This record gives sequence, structure tokens and C-alpha cells, in this order.
Amino acid sequence: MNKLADLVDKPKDIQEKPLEIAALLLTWYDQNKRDLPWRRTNDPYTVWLSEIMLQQTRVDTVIDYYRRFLERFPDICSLADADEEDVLTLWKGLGYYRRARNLHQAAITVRDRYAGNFPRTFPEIRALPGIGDYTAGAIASIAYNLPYPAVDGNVLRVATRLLGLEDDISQQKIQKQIAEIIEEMIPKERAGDFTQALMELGAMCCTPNTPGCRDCPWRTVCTAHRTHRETVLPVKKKAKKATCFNYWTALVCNDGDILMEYRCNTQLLGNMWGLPLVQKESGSSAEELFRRDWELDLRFIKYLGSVRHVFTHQVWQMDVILFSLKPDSEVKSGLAWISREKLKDLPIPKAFQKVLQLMI
DNA sequence: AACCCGTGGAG
DNA sequence: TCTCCAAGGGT
Repeated sequence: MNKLADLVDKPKDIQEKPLEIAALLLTWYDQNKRDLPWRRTNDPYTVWLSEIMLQQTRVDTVIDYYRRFLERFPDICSLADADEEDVLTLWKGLGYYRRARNLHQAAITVRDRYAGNFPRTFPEIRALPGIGDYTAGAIASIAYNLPYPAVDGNVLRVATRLLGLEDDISQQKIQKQIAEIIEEMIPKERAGDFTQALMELGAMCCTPNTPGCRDCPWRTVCTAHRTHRETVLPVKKKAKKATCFNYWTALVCNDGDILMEYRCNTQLLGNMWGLPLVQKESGSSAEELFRRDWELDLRFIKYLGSVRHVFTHQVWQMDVILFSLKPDSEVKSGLAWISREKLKDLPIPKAFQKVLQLMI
């Protein structure tokens, strides 16, 4: 069955000669591609690492993390042998920390099940933790030149514009449809370049707000451009608003040490280090709330300021108080005294780094 | 399907 | 300040 033919309004030339259309893109890619660190080799480990880091994360942000990570863990087995906490520390500040834990777990799987050699088939790659349809397609095509589609946000945007698809791209059905169309366009000899070329076009030319159609290799065949729908497409429903939380945050100091919490893996920022928080309640003082929720007997020193941190689905408004702990107090499990010098070696997410910054 | 999971840059 | 978003995956 020809998926291209299934589309109602699809331009005839795209339907009849997908490989010629693809060739236009590849020529543009050869002349315009950026020199990025992960494009210097097709080693599956580095392709894999770059794809994980690039999930929902900008190229400029990733570059330094990518270099540091490979310097510390040059191959899969060195990563597999590492402690998870050290992997998280290298990931500190990059966000979406489950990526790092899945990466580490997958490295262990590759070491133990595949003798340290990254698997070479799509189903095996897709089965590793942290690797979904997109990432499996990207690795299979870029590292092994296998003809699997890799449909990310860029490709959804490029494809809907090229084809003039007005459907909501947040629907799984539409994403699958687009993947099938892209699959038919893959030049078998250059599957990996095609994958990267589509994303490069989306990143550098077919951008969300003001696309550079003037320099686009597909300007003559693009439905959206012809019908002036570039800035309308793709159609997607709006994200839900984040809920706001108001917290008291305790900076408890004892000589050079700071009282930190190792966060439970079931909560936001789990398996990382943070500071004691209590949700504000009218009628209760911060001291009362910390005694009730944390069994801490704190003495107020001074108010340090307010920190706002925005996550995808939450906003934290944290009012930070410097406290001391009453002498000879026990500290319940999950809490620990951490020296200032040790902070840099621990995985501490940005939200708490901002709070710690108030002290320095 | 809907929701959760971080962060920083751009308009 | 606000909104959107950037090479998504897991549940």
C-alpha cells in the first residue's frame, strides 16, 4: 500500500517522485550542514548519546555536556561501570534527569547482554530504556544507515508544511501517518543523512515562527508555501498551564555544612540532592511546618530572598530562610550534612542551585 | 490520551 | 512578564 497516495491533497510531484524531492534536500544538506561534534563520527555510542542529550534540548546547550560526558565516559563499558550518582552529576543542569538514569541502565544492558557492542537491529535498539520510536529510528539510520524514519518535532513541522497537512500533530495517529510517509522518501544509500537533513532543515530553515522559505530547497514543492500556510502549520493544541506551588525553603547551616535532602526517586527531581521544602500554609509559621513535616527544630536567622523556578508543569515560588539547628539535634534519615566543597560533586538540580546561590 | 518530567533562549 | 518551545520517553 502506498501511503503517499492515501493522502487526499498531496501534491502530485511529491507522490510520484519522492526520491527526487529527497535529493533536493540532501544537496542542500551537503552544502549547509553545521559542523557539530556528533557529526564527526557514526559510532553508535556517540550517536546514541547525542540523541538522548538532544531530546527536548537545544544544540547550543548540549555541546559542552556532550564533550564533558565523552571525556569522562569514552565508551559504553566505562559508562556501564560507573555509579549512577556520577552519571547524574555530569548531567546536572541539563534537565530531564531520567534520561541519564535510562542511559546508564541501557549501557549496563549493552555491556551484559551484547558484550559491550551496541545492538545493530531496530527492535533491539528500540527495546533499550530511554529509546522510543524517534531515537531508535535516528540511531538506526545515522549509525547503521538503516532505512528507518526518525520523526521528531522538526520533522513533524517540515512534513506538515511540505504536505499541507492541517491535522493536529499531537495526535498519535497523525504522527504515525507522517512517519510512514517519511519512510517512503528515504534514499536507501543515504538514510542517515536524510534523517539529519530533515532535522537540519527544521532547525535552520523551516523554523516555527518565521520560516526562511526564500532559501528552502523545497520552496518549489512545498504546499504550505504555495498556499501561504507556513506560519499556520503545524496545527497543535496548546499546552496546559503549569500549577504554582509556594514553599518555605530551609537553608540550615552548621559551620561550613549545609543540611541537604536526598530526594526520593518517586518525586520530581528524584535521586538528586535538594533542600528541605514545606508548602506554605496560612496560620502556620515556617518553623512549625518544618517541625511537623521534617522533625526539625530550627532557629530563624534571617530571610534570604525569593527564588522562582519554572518546570514544564510546575512553578515553584520558594521563600528562602537561613536557619540554624538547635544543638545536639538528631537529623532524620534522608537528610545529610554536606560540606560546601562537596556540593560540586553531587547531582543538584537548578532549582536548588539557585537557592544555594543566595548564600554565596 | 493525558500527564509527568527541566532548562534556557527567543520573540 | 508571558508564551512558546527544542533532535521525546515513560506511564
